[in-house]
Amino acid sequence: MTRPALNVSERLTAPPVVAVSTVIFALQPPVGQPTGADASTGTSSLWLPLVRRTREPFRDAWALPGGPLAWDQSLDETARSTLHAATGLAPRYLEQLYTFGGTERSASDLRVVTVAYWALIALANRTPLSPIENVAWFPADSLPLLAFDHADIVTVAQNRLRAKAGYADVAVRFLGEEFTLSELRRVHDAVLGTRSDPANFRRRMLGSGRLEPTGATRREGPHRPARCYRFVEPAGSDLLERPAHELSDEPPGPSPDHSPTTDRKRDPA
Amino acid sequence: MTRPALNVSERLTAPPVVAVSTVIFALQPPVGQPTGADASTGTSSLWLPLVRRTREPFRDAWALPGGPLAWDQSLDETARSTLHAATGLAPRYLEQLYTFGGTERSASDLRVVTVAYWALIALANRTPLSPIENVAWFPADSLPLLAFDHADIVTVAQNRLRAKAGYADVAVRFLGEEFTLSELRRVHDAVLGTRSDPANFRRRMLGSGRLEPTGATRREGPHRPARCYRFVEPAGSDLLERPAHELSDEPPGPSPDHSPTTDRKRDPA
DNA sequence: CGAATAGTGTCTGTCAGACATTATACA
DNA sequence: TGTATAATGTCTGACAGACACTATTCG
Repeated sequence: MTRPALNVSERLTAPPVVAVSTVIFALQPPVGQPTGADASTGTSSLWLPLVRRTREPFRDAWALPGGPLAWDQSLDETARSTLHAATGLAPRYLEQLYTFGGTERSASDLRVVTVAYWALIALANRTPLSPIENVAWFPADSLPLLAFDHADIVTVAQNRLRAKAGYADVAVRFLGEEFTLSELRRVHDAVLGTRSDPANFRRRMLGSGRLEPTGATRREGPHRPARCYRFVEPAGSDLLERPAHELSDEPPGPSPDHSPTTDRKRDPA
Repeated sequence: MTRPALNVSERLTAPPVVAVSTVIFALQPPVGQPTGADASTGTSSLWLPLVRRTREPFRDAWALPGGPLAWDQSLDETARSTLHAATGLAPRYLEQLYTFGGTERSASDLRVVTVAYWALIALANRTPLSPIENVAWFPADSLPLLAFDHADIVTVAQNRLRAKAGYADVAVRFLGEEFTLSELRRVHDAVLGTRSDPANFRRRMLGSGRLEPTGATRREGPHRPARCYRFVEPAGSDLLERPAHELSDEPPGPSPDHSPTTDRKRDPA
């Protein structure tokens, strides 16, 4: 895990260090954060935890949670363990994002290759997160100056999050096992910064075949209670045994102009 | 670039080596390959170059072109230079794919983290590629057994290629600057393994606003000549100055059920 | 002229957004 | 009863696939 001390010219030509950094998204931070954001606009917003650096370079600057790749851990494992160290939580979603390996990345003379991950965590239980040393939560749209090129990494992560929210079940990861369509819609809108029509959102979600009513209902105001749903894998997807990245990372998308096997269905009879 | 020789236990705990491997796709390989695929079905198909290993582990097995990350090269640069070494060509498209860093990846005891790329190259000029030592082209759907986990990497790359072909300008990269709609459609279908309706494909492509007629036409058979087009960035995209991965890697996709700023357009007058 | 592809027009089914309407809870 | 949201239904416009039809070139 340690390597012998090197002088400057040795560091410059030494093999690069591999590190893992993770952009961790959550909706609505735990209570009482010393950040100056709107705490009561009603719409929830994206927040993420940062770690204050205690060493040069960029000492005292904020940085993404992360750390070096240990020789006996996979990249995913490293992301999970550093995530846990920074938040005390396990992610409900974790995906590799991009690997940054430019030669000009670091202010130091030690070459670092950073494998970036992004993660979603649920803050359903309002346990205010055991306050962890040197960790603070910030709204994703007003971050402090970040160390290294971590601001770029956050930008890429936010783009990925928004893109995936459009077609994947990403929004579900912010919620508990059971949720109402309104809750799901609010998450969806918070991530994308939009305001969907409740009726159309309902129709689309139910029509997607990925939601299943649990039978439970939830009362939350002076109005009719809402049915609860859970997320289910669409029928047939269990045939494929997908190891995270093995299958397409991409959406079904605007389907190409063909039926998969045959065109021209009508017989020219 | 070199590191001192280590014994086995030292290798096990040494910092991981960073390597770059690239899946290079082309349509229709150069002439006369000793591979047993259908060479005359009329539909072009995807091929990719592999390199025969000359060292253990996996000596004599086929592997993706690639090599170690040099201390003075970025990941992209390394991908490009190893790609050039294997094909003698420059890619028309190059994108980082995924980083593989499991602890069980290699049969050797030296931990390797591989940053995988995928690339597209055009073989418009039928120059049969200066035959390069230990390099051969294979049809993407009938590859030999590959070293390491390179078969997984190819699978991921093919999924990404197919997914991107659905919405991005990927198909264009296989062609020259100027092309007819039929050529574009054939590429599109070869990548996706489909047969599109020419009329609908034309309408969709022209409607996308990303094609611009060059004025030229091309005669290629006993029929009306075809107009030529070039690919253009859609209007307004030049405002954004996008450095490859900074912006969304994802499709516009099935747009969320909202107009970006306001819902409910009709006035209840 | 016949064959073959380039290119156009049209019909139809699907689906998303807009929005009216009914249902049900609480104060 | 008033209000707020849940849930359903309907209309419309956009768009993709199917496919008939016209245009143009070569042999």
